Amino acid sequence: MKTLNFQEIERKWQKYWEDNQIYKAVFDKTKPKYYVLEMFPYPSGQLHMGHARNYCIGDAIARYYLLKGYNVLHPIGWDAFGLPAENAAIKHKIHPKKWTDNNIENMRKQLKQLGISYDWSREINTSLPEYYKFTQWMFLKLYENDMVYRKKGIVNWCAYCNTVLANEQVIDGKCWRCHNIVGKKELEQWYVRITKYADSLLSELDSLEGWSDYVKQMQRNWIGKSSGAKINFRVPELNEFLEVFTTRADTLPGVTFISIAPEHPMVRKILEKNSNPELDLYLRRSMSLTTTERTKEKTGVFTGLYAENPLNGNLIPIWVANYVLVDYATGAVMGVPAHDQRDYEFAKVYNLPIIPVIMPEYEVENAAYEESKGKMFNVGFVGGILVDGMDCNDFRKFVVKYLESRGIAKEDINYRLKDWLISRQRYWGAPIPIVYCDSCGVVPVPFEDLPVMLPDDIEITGKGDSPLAYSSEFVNTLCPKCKGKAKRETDTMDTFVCSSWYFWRYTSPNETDKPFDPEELGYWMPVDQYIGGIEHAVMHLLYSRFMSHFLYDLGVVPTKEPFKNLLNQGMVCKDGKAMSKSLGNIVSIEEIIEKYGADTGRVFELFVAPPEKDIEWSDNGIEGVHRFLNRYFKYCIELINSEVYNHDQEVDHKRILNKVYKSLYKITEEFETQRYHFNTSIASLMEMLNYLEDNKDSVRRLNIKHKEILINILIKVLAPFAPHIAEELWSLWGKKDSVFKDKWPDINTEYLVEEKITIPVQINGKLRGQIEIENNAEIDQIMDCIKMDHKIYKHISDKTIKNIIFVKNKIVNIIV
RNA sequence: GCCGGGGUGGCGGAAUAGGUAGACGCAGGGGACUUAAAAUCCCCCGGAGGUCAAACCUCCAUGCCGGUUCGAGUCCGGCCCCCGGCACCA
Repeated sequence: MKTLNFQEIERKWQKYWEDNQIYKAVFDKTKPKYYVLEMFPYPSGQLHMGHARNYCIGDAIARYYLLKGYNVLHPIGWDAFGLPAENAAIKHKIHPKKWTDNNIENMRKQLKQLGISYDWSREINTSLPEYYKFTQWMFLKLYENDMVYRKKGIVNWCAYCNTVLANEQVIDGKCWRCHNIVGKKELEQWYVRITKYADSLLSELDSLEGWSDYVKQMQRNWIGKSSGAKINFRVPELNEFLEVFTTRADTLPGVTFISIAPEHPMVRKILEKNSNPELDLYLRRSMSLTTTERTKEKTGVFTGLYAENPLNGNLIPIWVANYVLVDYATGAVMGVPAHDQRDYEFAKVYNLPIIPVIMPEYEVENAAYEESKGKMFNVGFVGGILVDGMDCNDFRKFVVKYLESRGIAKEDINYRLKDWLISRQRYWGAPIPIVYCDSCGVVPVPFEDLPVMLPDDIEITGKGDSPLAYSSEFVNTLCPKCKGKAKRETDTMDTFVCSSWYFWRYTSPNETDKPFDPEELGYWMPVDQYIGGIEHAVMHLLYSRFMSHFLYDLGVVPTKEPFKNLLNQGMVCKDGKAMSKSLGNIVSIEEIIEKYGADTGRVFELFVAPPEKDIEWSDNGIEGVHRFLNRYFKYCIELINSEVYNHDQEVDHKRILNKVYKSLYKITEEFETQRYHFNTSIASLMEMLNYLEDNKDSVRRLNIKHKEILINILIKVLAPFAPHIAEELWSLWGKKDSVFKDKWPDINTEYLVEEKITIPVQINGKLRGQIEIENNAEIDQIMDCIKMDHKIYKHISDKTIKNIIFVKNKIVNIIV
């Protein structure tokens, strides 16, 4: 038996696919479309088998839809701007562009070696002016609609990356990219008003049926909507109001103090009015601490001022407290120690009174009763109405209305989500198309002047301010409005801006005067299946959804939600950890291709577990898959070359075709239900092959028609997973065109029905045996068989049958 | 603490309109072929017990304890543990 040369076969078909442009997606309204997209990679240098999983999953789906006759759009590109290119520039004295382009070249070659079905004519690269011109276009659209603004404030600062970070990009206090602790800095920066779309982003999650609850929940958490009311407390000494936000207005009668954040503007006014060394010291101390240090335990200091409870005019002390966040809601909270655990802890530290106003429904000891359940007490009359005995939920509504009528409260909603900080003090990114003019102020660069080109001759030092600021040629420009002297913005955009719209660009990547062609966009969108890692559950997926909602409202894009179905694949681990270059536990693509071929590597990654689970790389496992593919190939060759017998010699062809059609059914279903558990699909291929090999004689005697059905299915069902082998078999079978130009086999339901089936027989719910009987047999017939079956019958022979439960073709349960 | 997902052989994992638990693969054991090895092929493989042995038979097994049901990995109630998200968000 000649051994298979996977590498040779793979090279041959990869060349064929490229020469014949098999995967080119051509806009054609008469055909149904299917858009499969894998999150595009950052060109870090090398792909390994950990990265490959994403592409293998997407490729199986793309190839299935090709075979189903869809017009498939399966593109790839490069998220090419970003920090590592600059770090490489500093370390190796190589220009970021050069470094990036080299990496892309290498990774492109690797993807081609894997044989992924990309339409390479649509390849994009976010670092090319042809692309970032439209990233700037996006910025201008936002600007035009007052969705982007400049603000001075405290920002997340990564000292290692020398740049600011958006909130989403700080994970557990660490930088999402370099994992170093993130600090604070006060800077004037550009923000996108994503919070304006908080409600839209939240409510549309419900429409995303093709997303996992898991990711949707993460987005809900991140947006963090909370409904309540703003309430004004008068501060007589300052003769002004202090506004607090609360979700529990019903606890207002129980307020015993007010806490404000150290950065709250009122603190400065208090200090201006009276000197307060204690307060001064406290402020200085909290400012010098990091967020984590600051929030270890509750501390605070009395300001010396009082506020009036709007319900009863009682004077309550105003404290500055470390547990109040300045950047959430009003930066001030009403302290209700009886019904809020945090306030309770604070009150305990400083001996503040605790006044319960809701009767707890169970015993509470050394803690606040936080439930929104129970009757009010201890309150008396509010607005002429007796509150005591009222349900706290009713009182909450009542009290807000009552205060609202007096103009001191208002229903309000707050979000955890913050505006998206998009300026970056880095070189390798899309320049922000803004000009500062002494006479006109902030002026956007006109659309027709795009792109604002990133200059090539920049020295990258990694010193911490924008490298572009050092290029006088870049900085000094003329004001688009008055033509006077002006300076350019020198920050570049967060790379998440580049990736928040790339999926639209693929639909018409060569447009030069607009980001995309509306016709093509209308045809291809939305992305039918998006595939990527869970790490982007909030960052990339939230930003992209935002851009989509925004542009949908402008009528620029055809769907509100860009990604109809989302699959988050798990990580590929080795030695228990995610494969990564820095950990030195990678399995390279080249190594796998050289040893086993791409098809083996691909099938292994699909077979070992369902796509959403993490998998552990296994050398033994891949050997097993390699053995299987070899057997499959050899079996098919033998079958193709086998002599065809006279049809009247055919025996039990139904049994053979039943097995094969069952496999086809199983595999088809896995795609159609979008479950994509390809591990079971491949298991059913293995089962089918085992069965065919065990029944060689029956297969040998198939007539020509049945043999052709068999070969056709064998090749097609393999094709989405091992495309090179499938192509080779197809051509060895004498077919001229690519197998992917052919059709996925129809399921012949006639063969799905088995003639004889095995029915389990239980006595009192315990399995006592099986009987083989024809399909759809009735209970009488089955009972006759049971009586002849000694093993089963002995359990009932000396007993009386009380009941028989019979589910046709499923089970018999005899109760004695 | 709140929210989401999950606990099945030595391992990865199958099986959900409740119906033969452990498909398929890996590892392991035995055998065939071979001078030998590799490759390939065949057989066994959850646990305990019965029989000299085998065929076979019995009992126990899907995190734990209950419940519903003729029948529960699957449904319900209560616990334990693991993974992930949010977390002094008022």
